[in-house]
Amino acid sequence: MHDVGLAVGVSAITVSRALYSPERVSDTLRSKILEAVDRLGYVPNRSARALASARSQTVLVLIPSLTNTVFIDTLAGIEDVLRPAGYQMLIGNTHYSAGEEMQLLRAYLEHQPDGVLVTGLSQPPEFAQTLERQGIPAVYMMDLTADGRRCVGFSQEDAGEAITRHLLERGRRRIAFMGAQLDERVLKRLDGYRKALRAAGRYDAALEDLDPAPSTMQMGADALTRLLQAHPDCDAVFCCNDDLAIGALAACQRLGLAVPQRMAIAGFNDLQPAGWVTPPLTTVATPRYRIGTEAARLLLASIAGEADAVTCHDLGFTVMPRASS
Amino acid sequence: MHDVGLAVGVSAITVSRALYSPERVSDTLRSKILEAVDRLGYVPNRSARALASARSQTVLVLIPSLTNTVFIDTLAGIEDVLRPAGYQMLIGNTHYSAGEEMQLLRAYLEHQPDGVLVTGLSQPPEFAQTLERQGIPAVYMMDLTADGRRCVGFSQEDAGEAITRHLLERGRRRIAFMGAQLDERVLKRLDGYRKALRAAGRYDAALEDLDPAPSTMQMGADALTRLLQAHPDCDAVFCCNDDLAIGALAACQRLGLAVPQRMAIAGFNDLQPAGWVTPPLTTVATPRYRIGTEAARLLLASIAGEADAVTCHDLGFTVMPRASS
DNA sequence: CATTTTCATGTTAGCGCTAACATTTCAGGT
DNA sequence: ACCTGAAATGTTAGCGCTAACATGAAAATG
Repeated sequence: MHDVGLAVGVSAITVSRALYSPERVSDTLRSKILEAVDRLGYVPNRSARALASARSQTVLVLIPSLTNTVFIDTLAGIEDVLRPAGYQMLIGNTHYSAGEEMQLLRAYLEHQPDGVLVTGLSQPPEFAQTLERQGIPAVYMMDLTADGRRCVGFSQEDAGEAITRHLLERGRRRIAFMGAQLDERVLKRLDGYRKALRAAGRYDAALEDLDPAPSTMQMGADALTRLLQAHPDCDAVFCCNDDLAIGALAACQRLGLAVPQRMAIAGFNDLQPAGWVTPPLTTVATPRYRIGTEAARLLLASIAGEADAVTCHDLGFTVMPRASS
Repeated sequence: MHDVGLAVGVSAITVSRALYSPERVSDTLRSKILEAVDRLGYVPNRSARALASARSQTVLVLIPSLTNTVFIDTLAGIEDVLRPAGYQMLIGNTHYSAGEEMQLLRAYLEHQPDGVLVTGLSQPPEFAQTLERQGIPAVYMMDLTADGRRCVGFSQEDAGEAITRHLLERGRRRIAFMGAQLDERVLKRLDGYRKALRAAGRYDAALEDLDPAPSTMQMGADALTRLLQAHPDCDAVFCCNDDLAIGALAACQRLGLAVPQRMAIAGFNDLQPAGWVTPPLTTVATPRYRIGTEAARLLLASIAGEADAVTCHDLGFTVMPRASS
C-alpha cells in the first residue's frame, strides 16, 4: 500500500481510502491510484485489514454435508446474498456430527467471522454460549424454534405430518416410515408421521425402519424389501428423503409390486430426480434456496446491528402429490 | 494471549509456543497453559497469526459448480487430506466462467493462500502469471497437460474416445453426441468422440447436439426427442454426463423406444443414480475422490518446497458397460 | 568445580493495515 | 484581503501475533 502510494505521490492511508472508502478521495486522485494498483499488481492483505479494522467481512457457514443437494442449494442462496454484500463464506462441513460441529466452530472462530449460519437447532448449549461470549450473531437454518434464536426454515414436524396425512387421504392403512441418518430433522419428520398416524388410530411402531447410517438408494431398496418381508400388509411408506424413496421405488419394480396400486411411496425434499423417476415421486418440496437467501439477509441485518422485529421466518413447504401415491 | 500468559505467570510468546510449537515448552508448563486457554475461552486470532508469520495455512480451491456431484466428491477428497494437515479450505465457485474465476482468484488472493487448487487447464495466461508473481504454487485438477504445470486427473479425450468405441463395438452405427455446458472437459470428450467415429468412418457432424446451457435431465430428454426427429436412424447416443443420459433414457421410455435394443445410451461420471435407473446406465467411472486427495497431496508437497519428480498424475478412468448399451 | 552445551523462557520489533485525530487546501462569503 | 467551514489528505499509534535474537537455568563434560 505504501509502494502504491509512493508511485502516485500520496500516503498509504489515501490508497486505503481509494480502495475502501472511495467517497473520501477526490475522483482524479482515486483513478490515478486505482491505475497504479492495477499496474503494480498490488493485492491487499486481508489479514492485516481484518486485524486493523476488527472486521473480517467473513461469515461462517456450518452445514452437515456437502454431498446432500439440500444443503448445496441452501449454500447457493447464501452465496447469492453474501457475495454482493462483500462478504466471504467460510464453509464448514460438520458431517452430521455435533462434536465436529463444535470443533469446527472453534477452529473457524479463529477467523473472527462477523456472523455464523448454522444448520439445525440442536447444538449443545456450549455452542450458543461460545458465540455469545464472542458477540457473534448467528442464524439457524432449516427448522423453527420459539426460544428466541434467529431462525429461517419450516416446521419439519408439520411437513412429516402433512405428507403422512396425504397418504392416509389416499386410502392407505398400513403406512411405514423409513429413516436414515437420523439427524434432528429426520426425527422431527418422524414425530410428524407418528402424530398423523396416532390421530388416525393407525400408528404401529413396528412399521418404523430406522438406520443411523447415511442414506443411499441402496439402503432404501434394502429397507423396503425387509419391510415387506416382515409386514406383507404394508401398503405405503414415507421415506425421510428422496434418495431412500427412489431406492424403494426401484426395489418395488424389482419385486414386481405395482406402484402406487400395491404400494404407495413418498419422499422428502423434491430433488430433481423425484420428478423424473417412473412413476414420478410424491414428495414434499422444501424452500432450500430461499432459506439460504433469507438466512443470509437476516444475518447481515444482525451484523449491522438492526434489531429485527421478526426473529423466526417460516418459509413453509409444499406437499407434491404425484403418481407414486 | 497476553492475558492467558498473565493467568499462568508467563509471557505471551510462551503461550504462543505452547499452542503451536509444543516441543519448545516444558510439559508441566504447557498443560497449565492449555488449561488456562480453555478456562478463559481464549480463541487465537488467525489474522494476526497469518500477518506475523507470513503463512496463512489456507488453500484456495476453485471449482466450477457446487451443484455438480463430480466436484463435491473431489472436494471431499481435498478436505480429507488438507484438514489433517492443519490447512483450511477457501472454496471459490467459478460458475464455469473464466471471468469469474479470475475475479475470484483476485478476491481470494487477499487471504494470502499458501496454495491453489484449480479445476481444468484453460485459464487465461494472466491466471498463471498472477500466481507466479505471488509465488503461490498451484495444482490443476481433472485433466492432464504436458506443459509442465502440476496436474492430477485423467485424459478427458481418451475417455470420450473409449466410451464411443464401446458403442461401436456393440454394433452401433449412427452414434450421436449430446453435450451441455460445453466447458473444456465436455469439449475434450467431444474430441474423443469425433476421433473414435472418424477412425471408424462413421462421423457425422449433424449428430452432435451441443447446448451451452447447464445440463439438466429435462435438457437430456428434449435433446433426445429432437435428435430422433431429425435423425430417425440414430441408434446410440453418448451423453457428456449422467444427468443428460438419464433424461434421455426417460425420453426413450416415454417415446416407447426400447433401450438398448432400439437405442443405446451412454453417460459419463458414473454417479450414484447411473446404477439405479432401469436399465442401468453404461457410463465412464471417473476417480473424482482420488483426484482430490492426490491433488491436495501434490499441493502440500509443493508448498513444502519439495521438488516433485512427477508433475502430472494420470489416475485413469473405467468404462462401465451396463444394460443401457 | 569451572566450562560448555542444551533447553526453557523472555524481549524487542515489526508484519500490513486502519481508527482517530491532525493538518492542509480550497470554495464561498464578507 | 480576510475568515469560515467543509473536503481532502496526512500522522501517529496500535490491532494480536511471531521471528529473531537474548538471557538464564539446568544438565553434561572434562
